[in-house]
Amino acid sequence: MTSPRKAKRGIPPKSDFNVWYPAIIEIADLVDKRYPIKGMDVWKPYGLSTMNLIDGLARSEMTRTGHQEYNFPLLVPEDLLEKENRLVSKLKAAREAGVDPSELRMDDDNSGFKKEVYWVTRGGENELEVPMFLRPTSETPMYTMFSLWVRSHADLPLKTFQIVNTFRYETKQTRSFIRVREIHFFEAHTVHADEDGANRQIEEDAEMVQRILHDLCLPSIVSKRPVWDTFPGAWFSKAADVVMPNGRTLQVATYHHYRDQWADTFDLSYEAADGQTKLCHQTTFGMSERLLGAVVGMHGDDNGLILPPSVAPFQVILMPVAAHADDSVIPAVEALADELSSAGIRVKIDDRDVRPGVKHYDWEIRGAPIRLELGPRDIAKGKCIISLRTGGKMAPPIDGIASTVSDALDSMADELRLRANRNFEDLVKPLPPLVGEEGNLEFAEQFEKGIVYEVAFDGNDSDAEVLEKLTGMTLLGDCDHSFVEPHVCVITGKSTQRRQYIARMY
RNA sequence: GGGCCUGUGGGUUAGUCUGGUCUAUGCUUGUUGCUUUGGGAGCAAUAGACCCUGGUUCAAAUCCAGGCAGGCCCA
Repeated sequence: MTSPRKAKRGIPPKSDFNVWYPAIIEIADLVDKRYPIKGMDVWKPYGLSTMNLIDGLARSEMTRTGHQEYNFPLLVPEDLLEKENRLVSKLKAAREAGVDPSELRMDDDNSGFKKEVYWVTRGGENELEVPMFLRPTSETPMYTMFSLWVRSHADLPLKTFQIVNTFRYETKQTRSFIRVREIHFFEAHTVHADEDGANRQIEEDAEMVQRILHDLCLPSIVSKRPVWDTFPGAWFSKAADVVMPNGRTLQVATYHHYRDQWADTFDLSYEAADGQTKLCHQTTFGMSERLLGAVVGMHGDDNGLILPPSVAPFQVILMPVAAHADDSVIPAVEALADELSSAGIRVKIDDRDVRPGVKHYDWEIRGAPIRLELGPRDIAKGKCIISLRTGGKMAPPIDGIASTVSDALDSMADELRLRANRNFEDLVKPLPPLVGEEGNLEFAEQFEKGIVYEVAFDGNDSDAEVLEKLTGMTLLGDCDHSFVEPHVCVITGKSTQRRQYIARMY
């Protein structure tokens, strides 16, 4: 009975996730993908409002932790990139020379970002003497300025962030919110007097990520990326990955500890209290519209989106019923809207002249957490009808509606967390043990596609390569929560508490 | 990185193989009017398309090449 209705809006079943995801973001009016450049979608008001609310979560974390918002230019002159590339090459060479070579995996060449950026080579009719590129991230422009701003230990720590668009010339397949060419990017950059200060920043970043993901009702895996997967400019990188319903992981946040490697290149030093000149230590913390991609992918269902109350543009949709027949309905709905708004709840009155069913379906598709109906019969009884997007209807009294609604929003967020955790548990399993000789290893049990595997792993780079080849998946790195009891490493057989996950990553 | 497939009104689709009957089909959506209105209303009228560039040909939605865009598979 339900299929003809769905067919009307053409929502594919969510079990077919790879079809459902691209369809739902357009049907729910988040973006229009028809703009004729690959990987560049038009943000529509509903999608943009949602993204702005997500940014709001990041901003309030930034404010809470004493970061200040900046806005750096979009264009970067080529010579600064060369500075960065030299740094990256130098670090890479050092790493190759200094570190145990078995922990390294070589890349063919190392031209840094050069290939992945958009270039601006002309101004009007003229060729530019120094070509410029669109920022793929903002280390280069920011650190150039930081070195002018930071002079004394009193200037530290410098905690900055910006929310801007960045550009990457993706040649692979793009996917809205997940892999795009114009990225809606959040980046925090900090400068500290010493390594310890940067360490504390990394801990603060970790906490902020968890608070934001809690608001978005998203469980995650936090791992320290393997050495061979770490951006060469970083001393180490940590990332939070969300397990999407198709079993792929989506990296939604990263934070890097740079130590003083960049400071050296960008001449970022300060005069300490004792008069000595010292190099700064730096960190970065990045997130993007992938957070929205994760929210859409994780919470939505066959009927459309489900937005967590924290980021739903409208938490309550008020639907006047039979207003054409009774003049008291509209004023009563407006009074309700005022009451809810003044309690800090985001509301919208849907007074379109369409049948009520249309309104219900529209807001169901767009994932509004609560729909509230009010008609003459309800007014007479002093009640209203509220329908929750996660399921269920109630008929609470109009009296005290603000607290009823805000309780309902809270319990809906809990329900979403519960569902997301269930998804996580369904899709994350221990890797079956390996049997056979080296070079001819096999899984003892059936190996499933679309599953993230938990694995005890204590091998080096080439062991990792064996494991990745065998599974066709990628190691996320050392998980923040190691095993309590020692486990046997799948490849080396050594006893270890190192817990890792191996997954197909987006 | 390698391979395969696709592109027709806002959406979806017929037609493409085998060039002419295409002045391009159906559904849906949009617009207008009337009747409706407590979970996707009905009737009537109306609007709207062959991805781009070039080639082959008397003739191209149809064949060829390139571009752009999208989808799928493998490393």
